[in-house]
Amino acid sequence: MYSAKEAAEITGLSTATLRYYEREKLIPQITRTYQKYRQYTDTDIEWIKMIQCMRMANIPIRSIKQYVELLIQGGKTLKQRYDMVQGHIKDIENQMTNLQNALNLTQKKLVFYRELIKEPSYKEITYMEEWKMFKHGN
Amino acid sequence: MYSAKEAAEITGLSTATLRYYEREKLIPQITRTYQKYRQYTDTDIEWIKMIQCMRMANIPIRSIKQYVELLIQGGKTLKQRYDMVQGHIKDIENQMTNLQNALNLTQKKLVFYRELIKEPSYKEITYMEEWKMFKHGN
DNA sequence: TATTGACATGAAGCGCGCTTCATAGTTTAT
DNA sequence: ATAAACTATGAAGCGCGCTTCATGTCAATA
Repeated sequence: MYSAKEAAEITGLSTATLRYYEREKLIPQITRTYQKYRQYTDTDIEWIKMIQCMRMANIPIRSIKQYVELLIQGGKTLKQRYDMVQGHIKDIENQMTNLQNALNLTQKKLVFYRELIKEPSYKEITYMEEWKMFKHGN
Repeated sequence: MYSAKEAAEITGLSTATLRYYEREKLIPQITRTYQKYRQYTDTDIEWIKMIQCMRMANIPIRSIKQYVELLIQGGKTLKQRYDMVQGHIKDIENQMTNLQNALNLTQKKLVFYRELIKEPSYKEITYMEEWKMFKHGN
């Protein structure tokens, strides 16, 4: 059993965020002490980590909420969850290819700059030419 | 030379976004016709594409702005731009490892669901166990 | 000539994901 | 017993990246 602060420390989220997630029903209702204080169980913590994993993948709160609803409904929603997760994977893959493309271009840029730094003629290049040069391969 | 609408079509951004980028100085001032209409040159379009590449990498507007400032100042800011670009690359790489981690777990989840669908016993599993199971490897 | 449609501008608005605030009750340490 | 630290809540606020709105000018068409 963990206090709000402890749960926050463990997960790396703020207590405010934890409350926010609970309000938004990303997390099941956390049980309370006799006087209203939250008591996070290990299962709660695991649950929160699952949410964090989804947020890492930039899955919007809304979608996580939908998924969690199905999850709580349980067994008969398995196929739907399966489909959702498949969608998430597709989305992550898209994000990754976008990032990969950006990374490739940016690395080219870096190489280009490195060359330029070596050459004392680098002062000649104008900002107009730069992008074209590293984009279309010097 | 392209009209606002054409530039929007080419880049896939809205005219509003193009104006926004111009206001925010991500793009140099676009030249105008005798009566205030924007005329995007090919260079402008390329420039916009560079911005798009940076946005793809989730580089915030602010940072792009900083970079563009240096770019316009030109040659003597080369080292600074080099450093910035290096920072961008690091950032992209971080994003990618995060996504990769999320992807791995999500794929495990998918496999787990697939198994579960095959087994008629899948109705037994509760939402509490699920995450643990696919996370710690059934 | 009247209308449609592209363009311009500044200001306001919006959805997202939190964070902060104001207020108040509880627990712990000194 | 008093102060410091932790907790709770609802509401408001915030930064980001656009988008929409209200208003008006200009251009080409029917």
